[in-house]
Amino acid sequence: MSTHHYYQLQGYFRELIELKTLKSGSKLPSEREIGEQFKLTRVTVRQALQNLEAEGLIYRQNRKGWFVTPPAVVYNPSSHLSFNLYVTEQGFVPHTEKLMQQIEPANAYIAQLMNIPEHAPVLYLHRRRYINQRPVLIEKMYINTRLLPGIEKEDLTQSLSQLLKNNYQREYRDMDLVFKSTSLPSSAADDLGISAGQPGLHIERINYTADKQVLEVDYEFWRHDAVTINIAIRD
Amino acid sequence: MSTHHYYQLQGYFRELIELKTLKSGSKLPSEREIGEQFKLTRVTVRQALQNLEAEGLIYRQNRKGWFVTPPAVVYNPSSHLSFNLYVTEQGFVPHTEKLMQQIEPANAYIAQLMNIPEHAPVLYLHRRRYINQRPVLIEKMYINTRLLPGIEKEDLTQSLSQLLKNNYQREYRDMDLVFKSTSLPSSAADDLGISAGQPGLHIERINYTADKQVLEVDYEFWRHDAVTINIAIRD
DNA sequence: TAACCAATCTGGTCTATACCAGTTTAAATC
DNA sequence: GATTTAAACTGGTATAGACCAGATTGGTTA
Repeated sequence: MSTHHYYQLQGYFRELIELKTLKSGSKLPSEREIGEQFKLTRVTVRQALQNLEAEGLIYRQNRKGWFVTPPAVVYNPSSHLSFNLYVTEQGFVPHTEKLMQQIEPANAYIAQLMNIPEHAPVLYLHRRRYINQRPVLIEKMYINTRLLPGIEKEDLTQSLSQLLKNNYQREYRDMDLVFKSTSLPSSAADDLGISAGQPGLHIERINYTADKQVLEVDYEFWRHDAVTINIAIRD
Repeated sequence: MSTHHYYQLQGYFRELIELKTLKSGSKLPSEREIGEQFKLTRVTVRQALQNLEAEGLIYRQNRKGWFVTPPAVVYNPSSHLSFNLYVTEQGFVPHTEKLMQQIEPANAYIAQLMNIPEHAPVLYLHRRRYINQRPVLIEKMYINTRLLPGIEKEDLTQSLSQLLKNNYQREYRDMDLVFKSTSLPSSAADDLGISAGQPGLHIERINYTADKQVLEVDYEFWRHDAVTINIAIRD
């Protein structure tokens, strides 16, 4: 319990982080250095670090080191604010990168949702989004090109909600959301530079137009420590 | 990557679970047995098991063994269904245990929310909830006794929404929700029989009456593999 | 039959060590 | 000064072994 070595080490770093002796984003000493300082093996040090990672206090970059987790951004789906907007409003710097884009035939699930024939073309978009230089979110989405003709020719690193508003006079309205706390699939983990198996937050979102048509189906994989979900339910 | 021993072992068990050769709730061989069978050390075996745990496929019971995770229950806060109801509807067996109950003075945050003087009495209730015998959820809540006089004398293992409806002609309506994927605090982990540091889902909920008064402030800690959140946003 | 107890089994924690694969750094070279 | 290259450093993976504490089991005793 409280006397275990890894537990004490967790407490040590937790305090340093809470007192801001270790500041947000700063690097921890290497696992070997910590082990030397506390006369512990790397196995024990890593157990403590992994627990702090699960707590969301620190995170790692592959073969670079361990870092203090920056504050999480608050994501409020019902506000209908774009990623860029709510991240900026909370004092962070957003950035979006397009990893892949292609027109592809809709699978059965997507086709049914969008009320289009199976194999009808939809736009697949794969993006990585950053907060303060840190990759926090992988997005894979299917966009209903029937409702948004020519959208594949636009700059798809920008905010989609802006694009919809400006070019198509459409806005996000109703949405269905599914949240699941689980480890990141290896493809998403790779894209985020995380070792596979790290905990993450999976969000599946279906966006509807004002007239109840499916505009977009979105699969998001967040670093678990990067986001807090905030929802108000009003009947 | 894919050639790593732990990774292959994960694949092995993932397949057994998906094919239902290993059935929901059943026990895996002991870490030592697995190690012997695959000529791996316990460290490696444990890494694979811990990854599968993060994935939500298996879970452990302290010093008892590893078990296949049962299907997650879907929790839809906007449906206003009670725990007992939605768990039952999905074919599981719910059970609630009261761990602690006491009248205590409201702290500043609670008092402000409930619009009562600081230190005014509120009912603190601490419960553990089970799905099919498995503890999945720790609830700590503060109940506004001004709106619900005498509630502390009722049977508080039952559904609160039922109690409110039957005895007070009140119903849950609006609510504010905050979700965060993080490791369970040690108190909650102990209550769930989980080793501290395991990932979990933390939900903070504020329940309002129809006339916008705060009925209850609720802190929930879920096993991360036991629940999926489902929300429909309709403006 | 019921209660107890000891052996055994389980995961939990920990030491010591090794090699690998990317990253960073600093020296050597152009 | 800019570029290349090699050494040093980082976390990632893995072996081998040890002891602990709670859970289970089966036999012994009352």
